[in-house]
Amino acid sequence: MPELPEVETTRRGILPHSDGQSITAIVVRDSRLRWPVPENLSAQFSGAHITAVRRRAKYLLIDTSRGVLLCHLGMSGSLRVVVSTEVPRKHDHIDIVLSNGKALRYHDPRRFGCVLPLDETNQALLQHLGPEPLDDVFDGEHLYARSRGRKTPVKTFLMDGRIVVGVGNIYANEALYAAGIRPTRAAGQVSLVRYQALADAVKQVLAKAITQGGTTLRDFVGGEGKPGYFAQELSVYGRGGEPCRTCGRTLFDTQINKRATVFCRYCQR
DNA sequence: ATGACAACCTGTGGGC
DNA sequence: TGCCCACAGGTTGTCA
Repeated sequence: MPELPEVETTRRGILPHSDGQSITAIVVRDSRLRWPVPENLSAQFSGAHITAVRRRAKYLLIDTSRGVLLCHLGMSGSLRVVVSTEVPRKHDHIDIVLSNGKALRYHDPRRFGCVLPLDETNQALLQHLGPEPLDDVFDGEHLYARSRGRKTPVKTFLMDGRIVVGVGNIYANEALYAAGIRPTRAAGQVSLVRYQALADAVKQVLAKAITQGGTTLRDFVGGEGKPGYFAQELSVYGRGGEPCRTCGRTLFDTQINKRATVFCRYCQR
């Protein structure tokens, strides 16, 4: 589930507990993630000093003196701080054990995520990624320029990580509503002015979600185990059939490329 | 290059 | 209570 705000919430949650610590071991209970967790992961990182915890797109990057640990939460993952002696629960696949007696516990029922050392075999994952949505280089002109001639729905275009990273299904729905753009519209048929509104909406909705600790739909918890509170702010996602908060008409529920899509047929054109 | 879709996997909720 | 189906926050790879 985690989109950019949830990953950023996780980063901020684990940072105070992990920055400046060293890794004493990495305990792998189940290595069957999206890509198998390497056998030698613990050997590589045991004794490593953590120097930073960064985020790029929806990847968490743990910088250490022995290299970078790359972590993705997939659809159902979480990474939270626990006391290392706490009994692991189902789907608690990995513990990154720290020198302060705590551990970063990776939990992921669907196992779509990954925990890997960043090396030459997988660094391609970070190449070809578009700009960060909260960076200044991401703006309406960027969206406009990249979308000319594209027939794909603007929602699909907005969720393409090569165009801009971190905008997943929830926030794509929300940003398009805020900008008054119908998600089904061809990306190449949206004007510069409207893309400027969209870029602003993306920044605003993501920034607000980060301040709320992300969106918890089922069981997302941030680095300190707390749920996010943005769900109550959602205008359209999960509200199909309910009244539009702007005009009161019934929100239309559909699918675009198999992804739940909700919009107001009156407010979004 | 583009766009549509299947695949990866488990859990949950609705309908009957 | 149980069974079956549809669906769920992401990304990659394949195919036409």
